[in-house]
Amino acid sequence: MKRELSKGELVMDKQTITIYDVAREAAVSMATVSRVVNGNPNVKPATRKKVLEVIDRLDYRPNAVARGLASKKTTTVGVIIPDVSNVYFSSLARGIDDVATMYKYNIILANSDNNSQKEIQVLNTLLAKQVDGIIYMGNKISDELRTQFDRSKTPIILAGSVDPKNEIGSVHIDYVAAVEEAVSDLITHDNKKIAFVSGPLDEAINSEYRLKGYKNALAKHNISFDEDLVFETDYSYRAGEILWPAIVSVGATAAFVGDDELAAGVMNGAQDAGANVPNEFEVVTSNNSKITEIVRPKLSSITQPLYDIGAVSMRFLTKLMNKEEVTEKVVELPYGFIKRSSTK
Amino acid sequence: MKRELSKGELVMDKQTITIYDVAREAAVSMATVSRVVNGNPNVKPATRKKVLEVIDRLDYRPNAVARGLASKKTTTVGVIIPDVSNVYFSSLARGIDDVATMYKYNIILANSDNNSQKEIQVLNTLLAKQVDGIIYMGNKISDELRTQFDRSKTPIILAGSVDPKNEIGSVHIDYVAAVEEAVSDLITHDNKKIAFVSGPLDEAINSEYRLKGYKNALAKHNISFDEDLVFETDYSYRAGEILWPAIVSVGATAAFVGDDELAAGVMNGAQDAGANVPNEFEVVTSNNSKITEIVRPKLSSITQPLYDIGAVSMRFLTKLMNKEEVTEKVVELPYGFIKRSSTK
DNA sequence: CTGTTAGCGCGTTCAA
DNA sequence: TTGAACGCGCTAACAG
Repeated sequence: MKRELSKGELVMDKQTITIYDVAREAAVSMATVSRVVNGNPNVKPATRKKVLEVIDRLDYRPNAVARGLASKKTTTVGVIIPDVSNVYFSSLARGIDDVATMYKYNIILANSDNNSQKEIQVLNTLLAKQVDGIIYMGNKISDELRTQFDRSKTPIILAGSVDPKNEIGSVHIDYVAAVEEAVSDLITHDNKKIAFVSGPLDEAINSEYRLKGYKNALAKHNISFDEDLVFETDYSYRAGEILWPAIVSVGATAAFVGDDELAAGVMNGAQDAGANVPNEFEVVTSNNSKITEIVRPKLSSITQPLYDIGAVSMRFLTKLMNKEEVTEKVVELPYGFIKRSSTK
Repeated sequence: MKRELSKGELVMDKQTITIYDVAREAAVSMATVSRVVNGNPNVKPATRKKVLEVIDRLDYRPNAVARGLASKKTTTVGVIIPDVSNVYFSSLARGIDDVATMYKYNIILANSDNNSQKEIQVLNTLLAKQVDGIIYMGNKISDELRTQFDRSKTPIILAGSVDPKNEIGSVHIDYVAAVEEAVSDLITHDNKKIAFVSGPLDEAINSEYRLKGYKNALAKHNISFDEDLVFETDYSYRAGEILWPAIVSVGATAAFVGDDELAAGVMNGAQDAGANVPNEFEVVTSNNSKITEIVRPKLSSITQPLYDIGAVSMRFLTKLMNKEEVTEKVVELPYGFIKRSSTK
């Protein structure tokens, strides 16, 4: 019962078993093979069994590329991420991949460094690869990127990121309310001067959401906003570590920080300079990532379901790809606040 | 100068500009368009210019799927990773992606949870998608996985992982020597009982490499190996945190730990129980990830170029995919040791 | 229930 | 330097 060689094998390329080989060997047409492979019910059990047997024997594996070309579906989604090695984003990515797997999708992961040039670059190669959908993580959607998004018919959703213009579907928490709550807590502890430490203010999430929550809290407690208490820096541990002198100079007795590593830096910087946390200086952070529990004292933090944000984003995307109706364009997941030892 | 609609547009699908549209509009054959797209020099400058102009005007973007089918190259590589949200692996992944991008490849990222069933599952879908190569990260290569690897003609290399059988190409540091050095340092500080804390011992990297380095160090200093000082656990912070009582009970005065989060847990567990680090208890860890500098005291650690390991792996893979000759099957990158405050 | 026949969009000989 | 024609492996009507 020897089978003939397919042309691919003659040239000794990647020895490749095609649907034809299976069809011939099972003495049916390739259409039938295709049917059993795709679980089409219109196949007599007997022939299905026969085909499956051959598939198994020949170790046939459908070529997803050919399938993609013919069906116009690749079952892969593109994921644009600022930096995988950042826990915040990688946590989202994990949620995305798990749900993707659940729905038989794969993800193409592409780092953008939050750089709009790279983002556009990446978006284009993703579209060229015919991904069925895209998940974007990033903090500032440049006009050009937005234009590309619009022009593309490929479904896109934002994970853990906001679109201030509210045009693109997204999944995240209510940043304004969360920050307001965290800062209010600080105010309750009798802090009058609370530093607002965040990443770049040209990112909507900082300038339009977190800062707003901060101001809301102040307003609610009749504290006037002081520009000098706003510290714009970047998201690194080091950036926080060296911030202490500046914080001291404006007399802040507490800080709300928009990123965990940054917060760890701020706190360690304070402590290394002899300040007692939380007695002399309180710190509250935003993402409740692992390091909040690793540092001493442990950091009080806004909590948000990172993994879930990723997971829900992907689930959302499957609906779009499936052309299902979606009621809401933006999904807000619940946030929380956990008090640890960096606050009174 | 209006152009006709391609069939795709008639059905109002993803409006898709094909190479034919460009050819017609530029009044050349598709072969020519293909040539200019692929940088084939055999095209008269004038026609090249004309074609490029049309490509730009029509915003033509080559369909990578069709290209993949025709050329049998997808310019994407599969990356099997235990867990992206783990900094160790995500750092490798970052290096991989950067080099991949550099060489015009994209990566399909798939989490395996170090679960051999998932690994095989994932490997198969990766191969089905016709990836040009695969980078595998993981600590135990099951026999079945190894069989699949062998059977596949697709190049594979291990990043930051070892193949005790030395059959598969890999990139990593000299774990044995690195651990030996770290443990020797501990011995120099007059520690007689040094705990060896690691992840699962059914992972070759722990049982055959790190443990060997540990034993080497002991032997070199005439200290006999004591089974009771070996602590097998999992890679979490929590696992380390609760280990202290057990460590105390065997009288260890120092510990070598195979993972940073685990080490942070061990150290914090000790301190929370009142032990002074490093005076009463020293800790040394293995990966020099960010948290080694965030905890207090900062953790002394073996250093290894995580990003580079990923980067070099990908570079290595490009050579294999390119069928270039490679001299060495295993690439050992330099490791180091950085003394911080968790050791004397 | 099954087979035939077209493409999917592009790379690639082979002639011209 | 260019074009015609075939094929990559598979899905999707359309017949039967």
